[in-house]
Amino acid sequence: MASVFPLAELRRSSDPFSWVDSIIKGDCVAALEALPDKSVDVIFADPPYNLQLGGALHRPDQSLVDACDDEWDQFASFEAYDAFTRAWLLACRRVLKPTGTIWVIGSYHNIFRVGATLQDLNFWILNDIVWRKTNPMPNFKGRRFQNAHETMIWASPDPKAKGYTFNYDALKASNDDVQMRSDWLFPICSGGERLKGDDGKKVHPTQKPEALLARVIMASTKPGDIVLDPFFGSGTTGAVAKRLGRHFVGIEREQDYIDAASARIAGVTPLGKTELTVLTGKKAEPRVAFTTLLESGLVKPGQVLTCARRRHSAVVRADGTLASGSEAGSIHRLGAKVQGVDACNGWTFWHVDDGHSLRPIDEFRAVIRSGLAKLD
Amino acid sequence: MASVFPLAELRRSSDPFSWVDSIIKGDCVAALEALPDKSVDVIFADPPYNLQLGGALHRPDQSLVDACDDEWDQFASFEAYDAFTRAWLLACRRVLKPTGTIWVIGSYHNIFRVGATLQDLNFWILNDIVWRKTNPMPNFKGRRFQNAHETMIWASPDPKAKGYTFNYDALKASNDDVQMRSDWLFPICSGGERLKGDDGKKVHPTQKPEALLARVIMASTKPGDIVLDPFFGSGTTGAVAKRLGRHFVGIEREQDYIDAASARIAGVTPLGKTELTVLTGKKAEPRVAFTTLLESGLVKPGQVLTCARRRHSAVVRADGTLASGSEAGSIHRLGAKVQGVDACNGWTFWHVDDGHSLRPIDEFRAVIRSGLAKLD
DNA sequence: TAGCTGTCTGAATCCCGGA
DNA sequence: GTCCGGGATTCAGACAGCT
Repeated sequence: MASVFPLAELRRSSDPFSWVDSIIKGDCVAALEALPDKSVDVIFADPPYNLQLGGALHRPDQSLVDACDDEWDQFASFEAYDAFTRAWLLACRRVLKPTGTIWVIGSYHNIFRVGATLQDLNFWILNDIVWRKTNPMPNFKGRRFQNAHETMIWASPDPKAKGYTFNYDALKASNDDVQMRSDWLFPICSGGERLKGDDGKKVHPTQKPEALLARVIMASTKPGDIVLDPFFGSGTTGAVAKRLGRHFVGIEREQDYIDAASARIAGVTPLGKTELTVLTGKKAEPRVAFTTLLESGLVKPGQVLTCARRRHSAVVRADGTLASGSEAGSIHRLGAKVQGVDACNGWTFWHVDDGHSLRPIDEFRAVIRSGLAKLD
Repeated sequence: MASVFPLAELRRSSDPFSWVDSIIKGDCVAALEALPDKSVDVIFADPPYNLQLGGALHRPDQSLVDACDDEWDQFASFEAYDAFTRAWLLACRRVLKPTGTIWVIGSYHNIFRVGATLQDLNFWILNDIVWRKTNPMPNFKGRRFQNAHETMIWASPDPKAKGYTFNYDALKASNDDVQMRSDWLFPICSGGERLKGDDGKKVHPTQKPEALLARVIMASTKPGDIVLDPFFGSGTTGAVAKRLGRHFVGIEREQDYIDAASARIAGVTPLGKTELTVLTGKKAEPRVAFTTLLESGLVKPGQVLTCARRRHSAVVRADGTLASGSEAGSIHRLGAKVQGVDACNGWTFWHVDDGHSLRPIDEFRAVIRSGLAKLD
């Protein structure tokens, strides 16, 4: 069983990371406040969207539209929901690493309020993702369109945050080599995946499909990262995180959900290291300086490089720069200059003529890298 | 030409419906305030999105993306945007019939604020509709998911409003006899439909496709209804309304847009009664990604795939890529690599051994398409 | 003519490490 | 924190021009 931490016990713990891979029993905001600053990599939140919240309802502090003054209860509910949303999002922001990101899922009942609150709190929306359901519940009365999707918001904790994890290359490779879009298609959680009690009834009313969480986690975390779910419910986030070699921490108030989630996670076997390796692109490969090509003799001073169409040419100089007419500079700068553009990847722009064909100097870089690879 | 009303002239008019089938030139809120109470059946609004773009964005080929950086899309703050949204929505509420409905389109930049404001003003959300674009602009830097959709909110002016128009049966009949879902697939507006000036440049930066408006109007209006568009722009709403036998009224500030819209609408011939019944059906077979096979459980991480002759093999990784020795990549790339060729169709190259025979993974794709997966 | 190739473009909040 | 510079990064569709 995944370990369960009563909140009071967690507060007494001397180990600042005792909560990793466990379920904290308690109120969402109180539990978040017991965790260290900047300690989790990704948050996945599936907050309640029932507007009839348990707590006291507050009168709106600003007077609202005159046309709607008879709808007092309705407005009071929105106010209370907004206050709740603000509170848990603020608590999430503190425990999230600056390089982390947060996902929130909801429907049209609540997602607009969540999105606006995220923006008000200076989170920076990266995408809104549409989960298209293959098998949504029909609209029985024929008075609306079939509500066939839910919406997730993916955001970083600051507009300037740049270092968040996004496994772009792996997602693209797994998607027929085209980049992953913002609309995802998955079945709802049913069948064997759906947790059921001894009475045969579903344990949790809104259990999310593991496939959805798997894509979220594969997209925005690395193996070993910590994924927090402040509304843990039946523990889908924890089960998928464990299976995918990530750490998790869940917060949940209801003992029944905790019991079900704990048993569920205990039954999950993590995948092995090979299966969990994430495909990375060129950005992750080691830098190779152009001078290394000269030092290794793959390219020689005085040699002429051209672009793929032989429209532009340049001479290699001994210091690792190129010269063309009166211009000179790095392979990138000179490539940009001769084309009259701002930027250029010199590795793919410049070619050598081997007698038969033009070959990009990027191939030499690959040779260097494979040599480096053999060294370790 | 569709008639154009300077706002001052409209105010002097003795005919309370002189503005029907015309474009009112002026500020959105001021113009709305010059219209009678409860006089329009449906409102379609495409307000500024408040994009908050940073610097220039270049495509990988160094060409510059023509960003929407118009003055009308700039707001000083979220508070300013909210105040603007509140003002025009309140003005819309007054002119809308109690049996009418309002549509608002937006992206993640603004739609959450619009949705929350609609709820604050006691509008009642009926659906959020996702417009999935067949041909969205890519994410050029590989730092996010491709932003491939926009969101529309469909709402009635009061939670208790019941008499709004929803042509459920017509939509269902036009949709292969299944009820219309909340996710719609349409191409962006381009080609001959896109209005261009004498200079060949697009007249309006954000012209919407007529097919989108056609579905909106066919779903939520009856022939002869009045459709109001408070941000008329290039007049798509007016053109489609006229073609579909509905009345329109547009509000627009910029003379250039008014001129283009007016000429455009003048060229539209309304359809006859019989033609007004039919519209669009489904789109082509969806692409199935390899990651879908993993997500559905048809293929599992760690599973071994081989080519038809078992000469090559590879291991499935959790991120939806394959690995073979030190090589890894998409099913297509790795298939090409192990064979030492440029390209390979991974779907037909890679096979699984089911104990009796080797079966191409393409068969699983067919299973996904038929909807048989995930039924357990 | 049909097909092929190259070019252009679309509501976009679009890099990152080291000095 | 800023500045600098290496060098990584795109999908679908319309259209023009050519064979």
